[in-house]
Amino acid sequence: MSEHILIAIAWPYANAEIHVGNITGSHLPGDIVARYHRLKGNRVLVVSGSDSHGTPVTMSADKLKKPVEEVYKQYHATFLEVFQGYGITYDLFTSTHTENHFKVSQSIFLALKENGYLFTRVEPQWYSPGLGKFLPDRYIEGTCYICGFEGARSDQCDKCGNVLEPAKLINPRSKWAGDTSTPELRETEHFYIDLSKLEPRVVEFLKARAGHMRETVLGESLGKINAEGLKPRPITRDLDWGIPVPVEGWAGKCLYVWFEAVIGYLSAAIEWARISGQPEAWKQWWANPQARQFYFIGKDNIFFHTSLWPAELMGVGEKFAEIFNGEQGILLTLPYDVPANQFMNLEGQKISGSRNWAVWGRDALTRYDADALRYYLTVNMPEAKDSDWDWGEFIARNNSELVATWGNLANRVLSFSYKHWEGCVPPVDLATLRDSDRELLATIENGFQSVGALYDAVKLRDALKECLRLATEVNRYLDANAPWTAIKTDRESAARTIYTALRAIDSLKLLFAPILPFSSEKLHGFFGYQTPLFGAQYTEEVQDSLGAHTVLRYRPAEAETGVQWQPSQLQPGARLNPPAPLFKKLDEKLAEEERARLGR
RNA sequence: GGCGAGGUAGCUCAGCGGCAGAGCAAGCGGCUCAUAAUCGCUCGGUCGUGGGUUCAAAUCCCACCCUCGCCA
Repeated sequence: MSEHILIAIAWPYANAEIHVGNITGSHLPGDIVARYHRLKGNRVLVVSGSDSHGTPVTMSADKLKKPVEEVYKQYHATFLEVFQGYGITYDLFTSTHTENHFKVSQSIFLALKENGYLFTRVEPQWYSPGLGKFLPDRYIEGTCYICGFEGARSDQCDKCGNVLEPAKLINPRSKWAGDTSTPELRETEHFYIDLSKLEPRVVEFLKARAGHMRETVLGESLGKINAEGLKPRPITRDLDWGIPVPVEGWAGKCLYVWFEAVIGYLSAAIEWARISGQPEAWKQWWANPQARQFYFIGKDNIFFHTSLWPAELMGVGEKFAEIFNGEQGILLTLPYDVPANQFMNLEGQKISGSRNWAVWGRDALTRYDADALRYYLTVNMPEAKDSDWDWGEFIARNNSELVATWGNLANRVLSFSYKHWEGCVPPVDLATLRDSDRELLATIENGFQSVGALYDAVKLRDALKECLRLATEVNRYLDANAPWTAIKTDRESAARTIYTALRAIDSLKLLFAPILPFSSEKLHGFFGYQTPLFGAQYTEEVQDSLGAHTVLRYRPAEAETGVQWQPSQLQPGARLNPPAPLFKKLDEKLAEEERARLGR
């Protein structure tokens, strides 16, 4: 029975390039789980896109003195390059600035409104006379009227911790680039979503998933709701770049980016279905209670995905589809798991793009292979707590684990077989395999259950460690059977050993494949298979009333329609292709070179 | 400040009531098919600090310190 699996990955703000922290935080784990499920023969849909709205993007554009549209497209293009280079196989990586996303978001808004979950409220907001527009609170700074701290936020002082009344803030200043005017408070009206009405259902939703969600995720959501409750939250802002509020008389106001960006998971699925020529297909992941949805995000985003997004989905009920395309009886599927990661630091310090304290995705690819990077980013993935990218460790682990344990295993056995059996798998009679041969194969083949369960539970570090442990088992088996000695006196014995090891490696290739797709594909080729394990990525231009946008897509391999996640049935005597090392050993001196690039 | 997560071997981390574990690094030995790769053995820890509960605490409770995130 094949399952429907939605892999939803955080939408990066299109105002900076993607660095290794972003990759290990969400894109890579999402891709690994996606590839695992594709190998299992499940129906997988991987979606995300550039968050082209939002204040950070507008701010960058102001700084660069360029139109927002140009800035978001420029970074969007770099994202597509990174994802192709690292093999992050999005079925659709689009953008929030599309006609479709506008329509879906506005439909969600209207559905919540009709269902009675929205209300309006007039409130004072900071306004910049110089810029002629309202500013988000985070761009206002002033002196705390309680403790005198000069870097206080408008609503709270980070020094003394007191909640502040914005009107009393001393000497308010705008942090917006180039704005020297003094901000003032002005009244403005906004829509709020009344989350308190949805709180019982959100709590119930989280409790139902407590068995498989991470502690960090549950603590951050269920724990907080229990302690503080869900409060109403504004969902519109005074902005000129974004999705217009679809209500008469609300010109000049847009949907708040946190409310709108998460809707992308739904709108991207709808866009994917449409441009794939099967416009109803999105419902297999979105109107199907059996579908499992995984959301790959960073810890800063947990609340939005475990509480707000489910609340939006519950709140719209069947009304969304009625408004969106007039369909009745469509209930949207709720998230299954939100395997949020912690953060990755760099050489002991926080990653900071502006200080160039970062390992940039595109740049790293010019010097290292994607699988070497994927290996280190998985073995060091911040699943339970923050982790640290250390260049010395990257090289050490590449050399002593990836190259030595796994790459060398494949190379030593393939080379030995190729050399002694004229480029073929030894032609053994399977009935003559010894107990020790069968035991090894049973150990490795058990990995399809044990490693598979770890991928399914999104315990990717553990999955990789288990793969490596199994590779070590094959190395030990070789050591015990020493085919290089046997070949001189007992060719049949050496043939059985090499056949067994080859077959084990052929299985291991699949166990490693979700994490190391490029080298597994290469190894697959060395074994002489004709059809690839995975499909291909490509880009495409999509036109709509907002203009053109380039999307990244994935064309699955033919083999992905079947179940590839099963033990090797390697044929004795099968023809091999000439083997070559799978990975490169790295010079230890590179660590210093790389460190010298940081912070410049 | 409130809330959440983390603080365990030189490094990276697992364990979360029952004799402190793994990988890497370091030291010793075996092997020579393989990218000087591999296999075995050894060394290595006041489990952040201070109290408490228990026959038994890294694990449960309380307080404190440090790091990170959120403040919806």
